[in-house]
Amino acid sequence: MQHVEPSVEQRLADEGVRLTSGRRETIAILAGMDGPRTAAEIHAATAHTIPLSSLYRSLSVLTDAGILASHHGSDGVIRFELAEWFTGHHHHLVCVSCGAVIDVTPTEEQERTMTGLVEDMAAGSGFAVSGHRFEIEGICSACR
Amino acid sequence: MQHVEPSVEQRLADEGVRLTSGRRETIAILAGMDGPRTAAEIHAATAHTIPLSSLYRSLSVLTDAGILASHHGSDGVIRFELAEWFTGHHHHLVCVSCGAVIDVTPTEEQERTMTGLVEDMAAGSGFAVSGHRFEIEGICSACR
DNA sequence: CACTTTATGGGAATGATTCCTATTATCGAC
DNA sequence: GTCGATAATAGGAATCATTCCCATAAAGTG
Repeated sequence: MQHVEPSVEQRLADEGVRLTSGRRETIAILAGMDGPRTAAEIHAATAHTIPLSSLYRSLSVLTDAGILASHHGSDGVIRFELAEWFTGHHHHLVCVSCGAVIDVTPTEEQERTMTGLVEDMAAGSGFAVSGHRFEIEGICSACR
Repeated sequence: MQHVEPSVEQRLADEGVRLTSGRRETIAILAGMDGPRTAAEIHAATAHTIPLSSLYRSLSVLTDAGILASHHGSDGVIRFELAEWFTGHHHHLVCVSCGAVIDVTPTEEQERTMTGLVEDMAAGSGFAVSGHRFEIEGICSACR
């Protein structure tokens, strides 16, 4: 059976979510990736041992439990990765050609700058700001 | 028949795209909005006079022609708005509760700061950067 | 006005995601 | 370790936004 960090086990237990073998495997696969992956990609990485319906449900549960984070890509497909408390805060480089996504971690100063921008720009909008999403678009080396 | 800017007519003519009454109406509706709208919302705004299949096709053609810009929301639905050469460069405030989106225009200085961040963060990634997307997430006044 | 090309309508097809239900696995208590 | 209550799985059906198809209609050209 796959190994997962004790902190993940702890968090799942706190949320009353069971850690089944399929979920272990899903988490382990995402832990080995350098960016978000679609349900279909995860499904392929398991050699199709987990049915898509179960996989989607697990991804949803794990996201609700705060273990995973989900992102809607410009190709309309949802991608999942480990949550930021696990991977560290980061943003994404998105390939506008194939939809692939890789993580980019900002320096502290870059992040401070960005947070400042968020507050400036949302001032007076009536929104209660809860976060920000910053994506850099381009063409990845594989598509060039 | 609806009025559209001569610059739009010109651009469509240059692209060899016909400006039909349905397209005029679609553009006029989006011109009256303060942020991107879904196909279903546009459809409703026309009192369902344009069939969804035609509307989707027009939205696609107008986006390819550079008249509109499309965005995939966190609810998995595509929203359209007038392109930036028409509305000016801007970013989005997104309601994480209902998915609504409104435009926010950065000051020149804010935009300069952001462009600098993009270049710093993408350096050494192998990506050919073509743009950026910055979304501020929060809860809109209607959902609070 | 006749012609060529592009757009429309509307219904069927697609594909990611969600839902449903009987069966099975997990976890805590004994 | 075993038992039982509860949550999870499998997998097939259902959903829903979006796309495709093609016969008909409208637009622009001369």
